[in-house]
Amino acid sequence: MKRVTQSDVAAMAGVSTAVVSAVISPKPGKTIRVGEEAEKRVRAAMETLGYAPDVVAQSLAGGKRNIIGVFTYEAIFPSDSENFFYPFLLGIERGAMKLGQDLLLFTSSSLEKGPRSIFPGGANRMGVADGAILLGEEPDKRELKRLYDTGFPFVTIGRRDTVKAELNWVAADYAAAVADVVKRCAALGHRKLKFVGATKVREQNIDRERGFMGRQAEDLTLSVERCETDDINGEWLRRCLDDGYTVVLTETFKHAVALECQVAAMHGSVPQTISIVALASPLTRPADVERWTRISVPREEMGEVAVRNLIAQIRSPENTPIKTTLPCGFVPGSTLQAI
Amino acid sequence: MKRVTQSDVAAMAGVSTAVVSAVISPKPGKTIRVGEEAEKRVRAAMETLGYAPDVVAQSLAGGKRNIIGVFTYEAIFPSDSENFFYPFLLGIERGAMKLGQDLLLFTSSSLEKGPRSIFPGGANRMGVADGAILLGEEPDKRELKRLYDTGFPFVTIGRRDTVKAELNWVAADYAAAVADVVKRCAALGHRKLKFVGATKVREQNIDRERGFMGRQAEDLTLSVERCETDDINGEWLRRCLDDGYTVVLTETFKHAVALECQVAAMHGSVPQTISIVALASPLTRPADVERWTRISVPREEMGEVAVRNLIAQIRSPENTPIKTTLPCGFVPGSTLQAI
DNA sequence: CTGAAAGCGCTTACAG
DNA sequence: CTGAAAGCGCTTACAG
Repeated sequence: MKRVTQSDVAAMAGVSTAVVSAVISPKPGKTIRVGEEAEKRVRAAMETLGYAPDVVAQSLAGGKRNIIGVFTYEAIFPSDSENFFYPFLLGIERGAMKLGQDLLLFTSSSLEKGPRSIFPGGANRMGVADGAILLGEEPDKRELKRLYDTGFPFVTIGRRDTVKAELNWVAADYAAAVADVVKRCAALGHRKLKFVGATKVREQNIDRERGFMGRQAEDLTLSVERCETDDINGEWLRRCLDDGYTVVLTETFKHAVALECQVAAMHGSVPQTISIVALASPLTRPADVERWTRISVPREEMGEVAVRNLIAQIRSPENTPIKTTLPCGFVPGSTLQAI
Repeated sequence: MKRVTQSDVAAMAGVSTAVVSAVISPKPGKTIRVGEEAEKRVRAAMETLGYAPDVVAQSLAGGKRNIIGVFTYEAIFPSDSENFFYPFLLGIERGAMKLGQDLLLFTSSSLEKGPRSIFPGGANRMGVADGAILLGEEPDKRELKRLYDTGFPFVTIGRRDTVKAELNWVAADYAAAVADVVKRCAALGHRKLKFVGATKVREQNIDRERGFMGRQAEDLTLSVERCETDDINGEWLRRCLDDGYTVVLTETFKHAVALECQVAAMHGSVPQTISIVALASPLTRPADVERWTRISVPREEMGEVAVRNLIAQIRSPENTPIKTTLPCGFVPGSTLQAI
């Protein structure tokens, strides 16, 4: 079972291995060109010999290997919690299929517990891949900078602001999505809208808030508040209603649920007592989420585009970083009413 | 950003690259041994230089690369159907983590539609990995034989009977699980039990049937029938009851549901009219499946063991194939009653 | 248009 | 116990 190599093909076609190499991986600025006749012979030889290039050797020799890495800071396939990564993975797989790439999941670089780290060891392992897609929240953003400094191509899922490093990323357009929600609320007659968000402020939270405050207008009163879900108690709701807010935009589902609980506790109901719009997309789709008026995040598409952008960066490293924002959707539910 | 290589380390430690190689990958029957002093110097040099071996080069040179491939005939992350592979993947990831392996998903070898094939091209791509885990039903079993002939180590999830090839596999012990179900039914007073299975008979179906018929005894009447779910109609049920069967063991949930439908159609109910036990495990766990008396399949564990066995085969290729069966569980529901 | 040669970073007999 | 050398299968300047 000896492997058929390039030199076998070259011998059969009566050319040198360099010619075979040129045939199997045609490059624009190639220093070597092949005649039609020679190419025909090479292809015929490849056919009869059943030759296929050895990716490992191609890789070592500096060629492309058609493998893209997928790195996550937590387990990719969690059992206990919702599978946050699944929809992204789905899109990534589709993108990889379309572009003829294999996917390398970096599972080795993780301790059994605790967050993974790209370094040390990880970065070296990544070297097998042509580039990588980074998923999930990084516990330490300096790692991104450090990876960036190595020159290894990668794209993050989710916008990333980094000092002294222009990163490739694919993100959902939360700003536009939230602005759209505000517009819809206004069209339904709402004049006082409250935004309740998480206390942990990352890029996507900033984007949502920006989209919200960007709709500031004469006839609208917008206020932003960030708090834990525990802080949304009876008093909080009382104050909210007394202040005249008719709709609350919550950054997470947890906030939305906490709020609805309080409404129920005071024998009110949503959206009669107050309207609620969730500025997030749930991971699973149990029956209960359908009723919520909310935005949808194009997770699968983000994964697919991430692959596409990554390949583009690998092929043309001189490119400026690619930053893609994808539009979110508005999902009408029954928690927002006109007033 | 030049990569730190083995020779950098060797130079700093004042030894040859062979010694460094011996230090980073100690092998039992190594032709080269390293002195304590030298090893210490090498480790120190590796430390200060931040050296980590290049897996690609290791691979080309014939060393191990700590990458295991995962091949599926269909998309690994399906969007439309239930994710059949997820629980296995979860176990595989856990196993890979524990054993310091990365996971390479072969997504490139698939056309956009139609089943994937290991050949051609695929086998070459697999070469990057040390071995592979094969998931899902193969449309053409000859491919397994062919892959086996290449000498590439792999293990399948699910038992595989192949002519002239002893394969490594990890399977659920359906035979024992079904035998156990029969025993439980008998203990509850059932004397006439019917087994209804899928018409497509693969290894796991054979195992179930074997487990069933293996409990044949004087005081038990056991009968096996294979049919489409459509064939389970009113007449079928009538006959079943007339014949005196008091419990039906169904190979799939679909069969179980079809049967229950017919029971309902004749204004009966399960388990009053007849008991049902599903000899399968659902992929998702919606509220509705909980009530079924059924067996559970240790999918995660199967994935984890598959990794472990694969690594064992990679390390000792002279081993005989490893065939592991893992016990299933019995999940009491409310569709089986004593009579 | 094509060949001979070096080199990618490792591992592994083969000599000392 | 350790070094020099060949080789894994490719790609890529460098010469023709």
